[in-house]
Amino acid sequence: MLKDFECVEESYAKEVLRERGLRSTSQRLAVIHVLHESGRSLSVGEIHDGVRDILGGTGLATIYRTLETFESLGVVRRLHFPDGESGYAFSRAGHAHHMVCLACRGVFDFPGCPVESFDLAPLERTGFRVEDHFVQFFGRCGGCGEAAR
Amino acid sequence: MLKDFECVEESYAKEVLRERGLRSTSQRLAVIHVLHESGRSLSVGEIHDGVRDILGGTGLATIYRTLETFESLGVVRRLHFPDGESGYAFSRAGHAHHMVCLACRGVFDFPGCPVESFDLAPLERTGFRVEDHFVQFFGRCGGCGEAAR
DNA sequence: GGCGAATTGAGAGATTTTCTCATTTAAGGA
DNA sequence: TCCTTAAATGAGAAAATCTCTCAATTCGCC
Repeated sequence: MLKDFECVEESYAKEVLRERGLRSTSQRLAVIHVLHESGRSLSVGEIHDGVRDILGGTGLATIYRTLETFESLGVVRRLHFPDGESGYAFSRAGHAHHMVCLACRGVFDFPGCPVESFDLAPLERTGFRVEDHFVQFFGRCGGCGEAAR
Repeated sequence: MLKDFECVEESYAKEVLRERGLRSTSQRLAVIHVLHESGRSLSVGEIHDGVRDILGGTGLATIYRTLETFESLGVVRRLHFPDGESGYAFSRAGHAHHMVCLACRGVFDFPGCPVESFDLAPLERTGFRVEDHFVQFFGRCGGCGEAAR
């Protein structure tokens, strides 16, 4: 069983859940634990395996439900890769973008938002009203860049 | 059977295929035709249906293969929606971003790139080397914005 | 500690994607 | 125009992914 407040991310998740009247189950905290500990973008299968390592027999449906819940809360984000794969990553900030390493799938928070300083006026003059945006950077993290040399 | 050069997008696709030594099959052109004609982001199933309307019994595997091919050529782009769905859209420009209407899934080309004017230096100072980025805007197109009133 | 409602587990079921290989077809050369 | 050859397709089986259901469990509150 998972220790309470094993990391600050788990207490953060607990807080967000409580605010919305949702329960802090061991399964939900384990998902956060696995995601944050890895520091990478993980597939549903990887998350499932990680949670099972901690809790034992956890249903796959629970993983899907949990990821959906956390994504709607902004605690977890779904990322998409150029090769068509997708994965989930822990994301503390409400509005945040991410850099993803194509080699190790490491996820790094992104300071600032390129769209903030971008002039949307010409766009909206076409009648389109922008409500949201999705930005993601791909590349090589420090470690993987080194290794490639 | 599809008429040759029924639209400029098809002749563009033919050109790109030829450059890479790939064949211009009726199935491939039909996929472009369906995508461009709709002006929307279409699911694999919708594309399959559209192609079957034109050509008759077309295999689903062909649709998957064709989309993969065109995506690697930059002629078709895969888009992701907040609800987890994804779809494909025709995309002429090599480097282009898109606005997607959340109501009708219409896809509109996006003039300019927010990342171009964004200072990546602070990022790269962390050791991360940015190689690519993905940007997508969500909102309401003119028509759907009107309809909502 | 007990209660009620939210959450989970397990597996069946639905959907989506991939794979295989015999058949068809595009494209270049004679 | 016909031939040749390799690329591409069709069909359906197989694999992978995701969703659903409902009885059993567990959290949060009193």
